[in-house]
Amino acid sequence: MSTREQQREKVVALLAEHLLDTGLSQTSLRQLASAAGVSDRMLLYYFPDKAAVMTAAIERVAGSLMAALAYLVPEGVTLPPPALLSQLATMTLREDMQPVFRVRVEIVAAARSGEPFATLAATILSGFREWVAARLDLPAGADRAATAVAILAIVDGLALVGICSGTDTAQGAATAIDQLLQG
Amino acid sequence: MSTREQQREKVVALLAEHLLDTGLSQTSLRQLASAAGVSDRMLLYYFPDKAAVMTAAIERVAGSLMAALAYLVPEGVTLPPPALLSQLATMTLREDMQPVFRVRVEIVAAARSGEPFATLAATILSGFREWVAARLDLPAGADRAATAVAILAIVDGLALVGICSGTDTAQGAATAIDQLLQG
DNA sequence: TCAGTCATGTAGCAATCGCTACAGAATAAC
DNA sequence: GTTATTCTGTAGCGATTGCTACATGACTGA
Repeated sequence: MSTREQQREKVVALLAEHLLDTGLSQTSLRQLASAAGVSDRMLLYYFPDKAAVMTAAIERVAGSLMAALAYLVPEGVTLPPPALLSQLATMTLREDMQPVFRVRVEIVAAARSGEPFATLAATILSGFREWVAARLDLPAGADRAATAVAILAIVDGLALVGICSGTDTAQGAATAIDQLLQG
Repeated sequence: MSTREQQREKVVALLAEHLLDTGLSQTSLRQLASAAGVSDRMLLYYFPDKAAVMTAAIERVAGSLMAALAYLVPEGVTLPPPALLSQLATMTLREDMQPVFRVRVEIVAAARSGEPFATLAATILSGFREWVAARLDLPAGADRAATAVAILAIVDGLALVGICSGTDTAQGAATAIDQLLQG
């Protein structure tokens, strides 16, 4: 593996950490370079332009989300919607996952500003939706895709509330949703 | 009313429209000034700094949200959670309200970058939550605040999904949530 | 009429943005 | 040992950012 490829790998890992720490608020080339321990000049040697840098770093973050999902409910296992939602909500509000969802919300918000965020937002949602759809235990005739998106929306909504009101409040909301679904 | 105050009023109205059109993606002083039909120099004559400009414009947008809510369920009327959520979800996905919620999501995402967005995000959520709490028809002993936040989270989640997947998808999710709550 | 506040345009500052030209160092190829 | 390729630092470009100094017109109260 060439030096260039090794450095790309190292840089992407550091940038993913940086995104989890600071979101999209510190993402000038010079700030990214500093977080990655290289010069801005070198960042643009490893990657063709800033969009490629951001794409690589965000895809790494998205990968950590998918890894957490894989651990949460293994492939092949299915759950009824309220149970799956409950599992996902718990994971979303876990301290180590909160940063991931904060970044996710920021990417969706940034989607309006164009590429690469529009594509990234759609891709992440798409992957997440397929994961949920594959793990839903549904009665015949139910709309699997729509139910999956519904669960996603609730999870994202909890994350969003967590951002501006704190985890405790979001935790209370998650409990309330559980009860609404049971009763 | 002084010229200055008249201009402030006119500028705020135009900027609110601008925000609904373009979100937070076109918000340099010069871009705002252009949208308001004045020079950037004058914007900073009407307002002390950029943060004050943004605050005024965003509060105007938030006002239009509260107005829509007042029309949706008048004061004094209460509904059980699933019914209230259904009403809110329908309103959220209405074509004329979609821009309002897009801006809301962007403000929450921007909260991490500091003021004035952090305060604005918290304030808007707070007003929205109180509105919901006051219109909830709940059994005795239920956690009113938590249930209100839960409904809010679902509404915001639908808006977020609408942003990256389109209104149709979000509409399907809203229907699925209705069914989860009924069945 | 004349001083004084209000209103507005012109011009530009220092900082930061993404990006690049250029040169030199290191390494590999033969 | 020479040549060619890969790597990396310095320096800076033109554009954009939030904001301001300065001057001048417009209106107002005495």
